[in-house]
Amino acid sequence: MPIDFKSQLNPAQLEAVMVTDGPVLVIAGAGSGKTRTLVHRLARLVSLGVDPTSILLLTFTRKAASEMLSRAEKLLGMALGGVQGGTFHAFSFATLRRHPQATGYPGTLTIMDRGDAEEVMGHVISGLGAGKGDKSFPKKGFVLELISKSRNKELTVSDVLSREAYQLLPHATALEEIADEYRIYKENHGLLDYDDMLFTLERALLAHPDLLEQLRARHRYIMVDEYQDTNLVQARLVKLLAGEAGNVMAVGDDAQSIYAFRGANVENILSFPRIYQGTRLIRLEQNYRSTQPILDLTNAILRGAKDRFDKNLFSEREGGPKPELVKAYSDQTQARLAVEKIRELKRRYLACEIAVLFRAGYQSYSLELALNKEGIAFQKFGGLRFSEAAHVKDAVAFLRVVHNPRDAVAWKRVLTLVDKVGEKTALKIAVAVRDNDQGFLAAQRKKNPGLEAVFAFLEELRSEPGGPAAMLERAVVFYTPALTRLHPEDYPRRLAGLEQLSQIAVSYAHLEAFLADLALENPEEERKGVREDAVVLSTVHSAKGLEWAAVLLLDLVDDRFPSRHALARPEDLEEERRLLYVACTRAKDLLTLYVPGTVYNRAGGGSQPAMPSLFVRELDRDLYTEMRETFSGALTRLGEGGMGNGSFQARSVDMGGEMSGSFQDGIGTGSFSSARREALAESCRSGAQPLEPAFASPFASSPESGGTGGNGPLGFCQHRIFGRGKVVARLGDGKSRVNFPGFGMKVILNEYLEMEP
DNA sequence: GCGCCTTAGTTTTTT
DNA sequence: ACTAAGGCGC
Repeated sequence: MPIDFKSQLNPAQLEAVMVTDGPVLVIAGAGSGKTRTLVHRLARLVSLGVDPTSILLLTFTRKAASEMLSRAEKLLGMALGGVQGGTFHAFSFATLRRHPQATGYPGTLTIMDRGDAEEVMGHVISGLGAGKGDKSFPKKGFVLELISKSRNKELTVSDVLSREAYQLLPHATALEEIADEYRIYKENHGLLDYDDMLFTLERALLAHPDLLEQLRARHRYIMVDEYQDTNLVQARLVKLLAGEAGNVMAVGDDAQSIYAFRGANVENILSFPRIYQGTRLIRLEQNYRSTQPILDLTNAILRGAKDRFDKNLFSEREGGPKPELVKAYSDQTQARLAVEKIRELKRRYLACEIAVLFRAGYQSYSLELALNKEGIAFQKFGGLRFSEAAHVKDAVAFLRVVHNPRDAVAWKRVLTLVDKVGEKTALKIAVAVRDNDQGFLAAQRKKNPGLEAVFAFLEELRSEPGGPAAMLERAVVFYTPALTRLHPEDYPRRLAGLEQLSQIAVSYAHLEAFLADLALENPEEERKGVREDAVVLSTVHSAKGLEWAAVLLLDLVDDRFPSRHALARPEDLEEERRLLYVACTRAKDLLTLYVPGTVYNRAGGGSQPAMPSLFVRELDRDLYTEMRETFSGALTRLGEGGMGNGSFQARSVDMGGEMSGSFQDGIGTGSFSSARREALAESCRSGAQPLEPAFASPFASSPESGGTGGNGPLGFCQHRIFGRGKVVARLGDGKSRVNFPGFGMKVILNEYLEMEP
């Protein structure tokens, strides 16, 4: 039965679906049915008889691609297995893998994630002796970002520096040299970073016209989602692939550009009609997602933008409450208030219809603890990746050296697990492997039984590899003793994580694909999908393109949202504004913004007063309902014309002693033991002092300070709560610094310590 | 020279 | 928690 597109789409959406030939640019406002349009167009192409394998769907995440495919399949009632879909990076690598001769690289290739690239960069910098002893010299992470930005924006390193960090211009020459060395190192070791994938594909297409023709013939219809977040090389790749036919549809929203920091170029979307002659421009402006009060707020956020966005979303969803602005005493009580809100919302909505969003991954830590304590399930997106954990990288490194023996980063991980082998030895061995220096290798194996064991294991793994899952399981078995030694406190948890990874690996037939996906996607995220019973926690970046009935947005204070790093440059601040716009437009029915009066900083000495976000300060009071936490922890609603924004005073009432302690300890899961809970409660009653920077916990210092301190022996001690620990320093003030296995460094009053004889 | 431990100083977003 | 740098011992 033919699909009745006309009844399911509005006129603009319908136009986008019906025009299947030639270039089309769809400017799609937030919530304007962009995905719906793409899905229907996909279905229509196939219903017209287009071979699914000739459709290429480039999206921001693979999750987005697979969601579109499954929705289109539902619509069509048939499978769309052949449609190519995924990120530019994944598509690029998959294409390169199919045409290894075109890459220009000899041998196998390994994709580096951020951590791997930092490793290489550290090696390159120290190898050149760059900035040695110079505190003003940028750190490897910064250098990596700088070089990546220069490649993505296609500017010289010096140009990037003069725009974004002119104080580093004196180092420009050294940094250019580092960039060269970094490139050479990667080439010599068969390593590709994220940027290389795109540029290598472009080079391959330009150098091999036959390959280009083949790909053009294959990908007759191209659709690109989130086009505003593409960079220059991505736009050129699309142009190359689209060819003369130009059957390309780009979908995007200039107001939602949030990836300029990694080189995305909003100009791409604006210049699309110029680059593709005869572009049909279609605007989707009606919002089907949010209620009008929510849109009033998001429109206001955009109105403050420096760049003009010719956009004013309107909705037919007239009703609904205004967004709420909740002023909490601290970020700790914010977490408690958010949990209460979630509990209330869960009575009306499925948990998966509720999302808590934040600017940076770490901003949800205290909320995660609170949710754990309440037994509320959640799924977190964004922030640290599972595959970036040290134990995962260690275990996977065994597979990597088997796949690509030139992968020096993986060799270093594998070999430094062996006692007495450090970076230098590991790299020497990696070089010997690459140059097939059997003599050196034999001598090393003879000298160190640990090395002998590793090599024997790797030979075994190489000779009878089996699938990725089988290989990983064997690697985990081999790695377990080292894991136990390295992480005596929590190796069971890490082992369980590796077991999970083996489960993920089962679905891969080829090692190379498994390793690539590990670097390109978050396999855990892909696998878990959406759980109905779990509230969603996500960074705003990872929330892009998604929607929820209720959205809670945390930490709307200067330095956090907008991020501290963005305050220096107007362009960065504008991106933060668009980020806030993206965050708020995720909400369908309810939107709650949290403004804590104080925020806790690990580095900056405990809790400090915070200023409501400048984006909040500039909002008209009529756009939201303001609620304020009272001393009892309840919320009161401020009457209209009551105290306005300016009167909000940051309060330093520390109601979060308990949370501070648990946050500090960094124990992510499980509940507190009753002994610990008692101690925490006690410390709250006794009015524990705010914490010492970096180390303190609520019960580390107490009001009465006994002892004169500064002396006393080092050695092992017992503590009522933390158990056995090692005294590493006597600090004076009657305090000592003690390292407790599993709890980390603490500053503790001597009177709470019992020294072991 | 090299491995390994200690100590001091920091956390943005993602492929 | 995680990195970089400095110190110690082989």
